[in-house]
Amino acid sequence: MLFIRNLIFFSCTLIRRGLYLTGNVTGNVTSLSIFGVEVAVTIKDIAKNAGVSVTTVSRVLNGKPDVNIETETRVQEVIKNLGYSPNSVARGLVLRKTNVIGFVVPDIMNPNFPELARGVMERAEHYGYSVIFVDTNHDSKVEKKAIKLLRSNQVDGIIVSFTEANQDELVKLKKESFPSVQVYRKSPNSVLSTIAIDNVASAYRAVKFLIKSGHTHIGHITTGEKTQSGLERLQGYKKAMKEAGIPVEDSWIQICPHSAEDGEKAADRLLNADDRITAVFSSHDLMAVGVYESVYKRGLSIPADISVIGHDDIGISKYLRPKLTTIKTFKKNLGKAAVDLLIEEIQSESPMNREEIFQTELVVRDSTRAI
Amino acid sequence: MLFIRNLIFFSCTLIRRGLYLTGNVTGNVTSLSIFGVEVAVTIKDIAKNAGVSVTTVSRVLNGKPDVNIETETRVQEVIKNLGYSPNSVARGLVLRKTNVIGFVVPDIMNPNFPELARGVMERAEHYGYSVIFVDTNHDSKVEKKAIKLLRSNQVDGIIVSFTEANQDELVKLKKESFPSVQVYRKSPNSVLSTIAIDNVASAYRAVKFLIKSGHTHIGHITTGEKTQSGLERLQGYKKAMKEAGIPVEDSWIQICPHSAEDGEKAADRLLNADDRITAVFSSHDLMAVGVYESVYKRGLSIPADISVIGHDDIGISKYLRPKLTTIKTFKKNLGKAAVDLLIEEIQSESPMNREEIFQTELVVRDSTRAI
DNA sequence: TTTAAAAATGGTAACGTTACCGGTAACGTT
DNA sequence: AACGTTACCGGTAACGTTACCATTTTTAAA
Repeated sequence: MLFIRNLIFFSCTLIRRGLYLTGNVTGNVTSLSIFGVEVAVTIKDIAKNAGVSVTTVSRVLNGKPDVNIETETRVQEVIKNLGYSPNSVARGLVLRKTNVIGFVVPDIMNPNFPELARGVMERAEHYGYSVIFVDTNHDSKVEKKAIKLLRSNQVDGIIVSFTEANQDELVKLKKESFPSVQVYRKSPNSVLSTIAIDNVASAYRAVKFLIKSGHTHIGHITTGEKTQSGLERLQGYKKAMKEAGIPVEDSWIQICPHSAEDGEKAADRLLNADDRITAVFSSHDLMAVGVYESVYKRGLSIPADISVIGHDDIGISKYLRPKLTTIKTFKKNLGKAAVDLLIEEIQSESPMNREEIFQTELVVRDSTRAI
Repeated sequence: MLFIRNLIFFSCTLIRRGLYLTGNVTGNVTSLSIFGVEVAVTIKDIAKNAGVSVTTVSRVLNGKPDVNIETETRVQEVIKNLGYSPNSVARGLVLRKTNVIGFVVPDIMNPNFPELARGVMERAEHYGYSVIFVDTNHDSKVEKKAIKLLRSNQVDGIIVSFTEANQDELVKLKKESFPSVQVYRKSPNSVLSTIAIDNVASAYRAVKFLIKSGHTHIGHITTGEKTQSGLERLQGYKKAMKEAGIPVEDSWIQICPHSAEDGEKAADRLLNADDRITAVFSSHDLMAVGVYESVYKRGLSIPADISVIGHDDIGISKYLRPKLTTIKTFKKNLGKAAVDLLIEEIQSESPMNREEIFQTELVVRDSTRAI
């Protein structure tokens, strides 16, 4: 009975695969065409052609001990000849580990993210991980779906960078102790391990610099309390002003979305409301670009009439005229650190809750001057 | 015998899973903790709790016929209660289809790519695909590795955008008729389906515009023949000049790598070599930024002394002072089209070799003037 | 020489899912 | 009453790999 079954199975195999070892297969092929059908070469094919068991092949594949040196070379040769490449999906199924991580970004076209992404990819590659990107376009519905999709894809961990803290999702990840770290953006009471920058200190430094340069009437263009970074940078602004004993008027703080056009409108409002303003701190470089437009529009010049300082040091900043003074954030390093932390979470059984805060750097260029 | 095996199996199951249906499990959990060990909930759990076979669960999962309406709702309910989410890896193994595609970019920090990536992701999401990114950092070794990794990950198709045509790899993909399309960059004799722009026509239009504006001494900053796009844009430049009967002097064509700094150096060489130059066509906006620097450095102004036209219309271009006249490419659409084509390749059995050429658009801003 | 230990190898269940085939029950139709 | 249909449903092999044993062979020790 068993014998018959095996016989049938064997003949099936013959039909499916064709006679193996049909002449010398040279060059790299990762699939064989038999009766016109493409069939991927598997570990079984290697085993048969090398005259060993699949177990042995698996052993050499994973560099495990207990395999004779000459059988190993034989197997390696067959692998090379047939151009075999292990099926990560099958491996992932038994190992419960895919070596893939997910990276959820709110907007890849935001100038901050490509660099962050570069850091993530470089580091992931270093650890032997692939990374699936999801761009949520700031949509919290999509964020939710993204997490679901990623988990369905059995990623080993997730790096998120949600716009507004999509708290529920993060809490859920935490509760199930699914390896995940939050990067760049910080949620109010960070439930997840976080890699971020010290926005308060950073903004404080920017404003302090303006104050030291003799400015007192300093406006602030901000994304407001909708984003954590906006909120914190606003705090930094207020802190510096308070410390210097400068009372902040309501009109000095203008809220707008995150784009150059919106920044321009906000600067319009700011400059219209109070013509004593001599300096503007924009919480993002992109909005600072809008400030430039607004200033030029009314025939004023930078920094002669208005000093402008931004935040983030995006690629374009040093090419603006005048070159934008700003706060540099080390985005690539943030991305790398996020991966480091995530890998650590994946490897350690017990979930951790670490927080790494990166320092930033004031880059003085030509858009600010002392008065 | 069979009976005993089943019994053993059953008790094993009990040990592994614990008694199922232990009270009401409510809320969304995607894993169960039993004896302190996290166990993912599988289709089997759903089957048991719903009192049906795994086949039936699979049927409702995939919206297949032959399942009674009320058993379906029952199964759906259990799925919801246990927060079950199908394991794509297991599914991928049997279906030989992962619903993941790979996207190989040479440099995510090149301002052209985020938009391209956005298009790719949006469209992929629309088709229910996830996308794995690989940044090769212009390294052809890494490109090779990337393809290997992606294929090992069993992606259903690959979108490549190699710097210099890594011909071998592309040919290999083609030969194995692995679904793949090349985007943005075109290889000389395109072996793969390609989504690209008409660089020759595009550059021709830029230069023609300059000529029509009265310029005759027109320099060209180019990435040279190392990149296909550079080569083609150079051809467009030559074609326009020839057509206008303007002899091109050697020094008018300056080759440099792809960056603002390098563009500046190239512009230095160009302007030093021939002070009759009144206009410069830069094959990339980023290099045009360098041209700005070079021009300003020598106390000249744009466009009064030198007209500058770029190519690509990257995000920063419209914020430069003066705003850069350039050729706009529809990167997001290119990305989308690439996915469309790839999906088509994946679905059709026979490999195709299509080529889609996108038109570009002249955007006249403030960096050019008629003389 | 015998025996124990170590090295090398193989067989097979399992990972979670779907495809395929087979079976039962209910319901007309002749 | 016998006979298709149809609607539902279940059992199980298979996907390609690794883990876990069992087994054989070689080597070293007694």
